[in-house]
Parts: sequence; structure tokens; C-alpha cells
Amino acid sequence: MPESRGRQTGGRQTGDLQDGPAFELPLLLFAGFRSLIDELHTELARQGHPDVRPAYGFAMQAIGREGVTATELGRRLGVSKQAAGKTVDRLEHLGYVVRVDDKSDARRKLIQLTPHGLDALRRSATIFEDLRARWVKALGAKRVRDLEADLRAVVPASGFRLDVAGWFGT
Amino acid sequence: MPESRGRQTGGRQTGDLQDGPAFELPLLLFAGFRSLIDELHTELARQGHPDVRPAYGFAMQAIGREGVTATELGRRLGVSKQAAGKTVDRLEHLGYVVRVDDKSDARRKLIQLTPHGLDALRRSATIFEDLRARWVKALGAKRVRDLEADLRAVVPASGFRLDVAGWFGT
DNA sequence: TAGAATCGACAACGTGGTTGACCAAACCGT
DNA sequence: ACGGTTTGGTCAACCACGTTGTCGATTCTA
Repeated sequence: MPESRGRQTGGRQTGDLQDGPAFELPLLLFAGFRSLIDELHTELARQGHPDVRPAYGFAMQAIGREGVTATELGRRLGVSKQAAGKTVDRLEHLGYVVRVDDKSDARRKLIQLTPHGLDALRRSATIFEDLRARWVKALGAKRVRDLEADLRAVVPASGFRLDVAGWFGT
Repeated sequence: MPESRGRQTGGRQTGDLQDGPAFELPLLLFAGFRSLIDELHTELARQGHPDVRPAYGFAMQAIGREGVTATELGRRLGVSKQAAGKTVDRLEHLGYVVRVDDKSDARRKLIQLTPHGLDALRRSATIFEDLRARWVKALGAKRVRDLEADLRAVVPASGFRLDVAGWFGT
């Protein structure tokens, strides 16, 4: 609420000296996240992966080089196995993954990245390094390390949940 | 990709000394954002607003105390006027806003917060202050200010786009 | 005053999520 | 070894949130 604290009569919150309104903190974090992800996808598109969406990228990260089952993928992404299955459908349709039968368990189908999927994953890693390097250039290596350390210290350690879109609902 | 840089043979990226993998940066930013928003809504639920969802909170922020039209709301949230209209439908259904006819322009309908909506907005501001105070307690006032300043410096200045869920699609 | 721009709404659709129901295969205790 | 429980994958129905396109009504403007 841009106008909700224009001048708060008696702000006595810890650290409320000349700081901006407290609601900016989450907005800044999100803006940082979003700008990184947006730039990743812009660059990915330029490098031959125009149809990778953020959700696909996260899913491919979670699939990894060994491959996983749909159920396990759902667990890793923090969503239901059905939702994971749908994402795999789209990924499969785009040629980023294949489902292969598990010889030792006829129920399971291993989801594996295709060479195309692996290429996207490798390029993503490189692009993220470039992006971080840009932050280092702008802020200095120490500040970026501090930023990461501070965030690590303050977010609940409970392993990353990256069901970005899904969490929004509920 | 947790295993994509386990030990990279010859990482020569700027600032790649003992840093973790670069892809953690966006994840940390998102985790910070998400933990703040999650805690806000947990607390909001406890304070009598169990059905405020993140999207509603952002919309109410954007509506503000004066009220806006659906089209303008869409502009502020970075989404189409139709999408804004749908959000307003839900908000209206829950009693957080009302649509009132604009006397001076029969096309427009001003969306305004009800007392219930204003209450949610006020409580959100207070909760965000408490949350930020917690970060200050954990990290120190300077580190939090630095974090905010660094993010401000590094995100494109283009006014906050908070179409969190929507950006994910496309 | 006619033509252009604006506002709000409707409809169809895409994406990402949820539950619930099921079948087939695998595991396990008697 | 056989019947009951788990587990893996899929289908179906549904919801939230976004998109474009269209359209009628109103207002602005040349």
C-alpha cells in the first residue's frame, strides 16, 4: 500500500529509522527473483529454447541427469503426482524428456531428459552464472555473498520448495 | 541442477571462488519472498482474514484507499483489465471491495475497499513491519538495509510488477 | 455531430494446480 | 502361494488466474 505509511504516526518498529515501508522487502525479493528468471528465459530463447517456461525449467532441474519417476518429481517440486504428470506431458510433447519403462518394476516409468533437455539444463547453468556475475560486478563479490548468506540464514531451512505457481493458489 | 556443478572443472566465472552454485541465488530470493508472504497470510488468517490469498493482497494494495477502476487496476498489477476484473469479482464476493458507479462517467465503476478490506490492509502493513523487524533482529539493521539497497540497485527500475502468478504463464 | 477512444463485461481458451477414483504391479504376512 | 495392502501412473472433474477477441455503451474530439 504505497500510501498506507506515508508518515506513520509513531512507527516504533525495530529498525524503523529511515527505512522505507516494510512491505517493500518482499517486493524487492520478488523483483530480484523475477528479473533473474525473466533474463534467463530471454537468453534461453535466444539460444534455441524459446518454449522453455519457468515451470519447465524447475521441473527439468528436479528431474536431473539420472531421471525420476513422476511421483518422486511431484515430491521434489512439492506438488501432487498428477500435477507433475501433466508437466511431464508438456515437456514430453516439446521433446525435452522421454518416459522409459523401468525394467525392474513394471509400474514405474522413468522420466529422463533428452539431449535437448540436457542442453537446456547446461545452458541454464551457464546463464545463471553470467547473471550472478553481473550482480557481482554491480554490487561487489562480498555484497552478493552476504546477500546469499543472509537469505540462507533467514529462510526456513526446509529445503527449497519451488512450486512457484502452485503455492500462490490455496 | 544440484549435480550440474558439483565441482566444475575450471570455473572462471567472476566471483566464483567458494560460492555455491549460481542457480541458488534466484531460489534464495524466492524462498525469502515466499516465506514472508506465507507468514503474512498465516498471521492474517489468525487475525480474522482466513480467505485472503496472496493475489488478493496485492490487488488490495493496488486498489488503495481511494479506489481505482478495473482498467487502472490492471495497469497497476501488470495484467489485462479482464484479469483484474475477475480478481475484483472474487474480492467483491468475499466482501473486501465494492463497485460503485462513477457519477461523472457512466462507463466507469470505481472499485473501493470496504471497511473489511481496509482492516486487512492495515493489518498487513503491521505484520510486514513485524516480519521485517524479525529479519533485523536476526541479521542486524544494517544488513537488512544493505540487502534492500542492493536489490534496489540491481532490479530494473521499471516500477514493481507484481503479477506474481500471471508472469509464470506466457 | 460523426468518428475514435475508453470502460466494463462476456466468451473461449491455456496453464498449473487440486481431489477422487481406478487399474496394474509389487510387496508382505500368514 | 495367496490374498490384502501399498505404490505408481492415469483419467476426470474442477478451480484459480491469466490470455485474446468481441461488443455495447459512453465519452471525447475534430
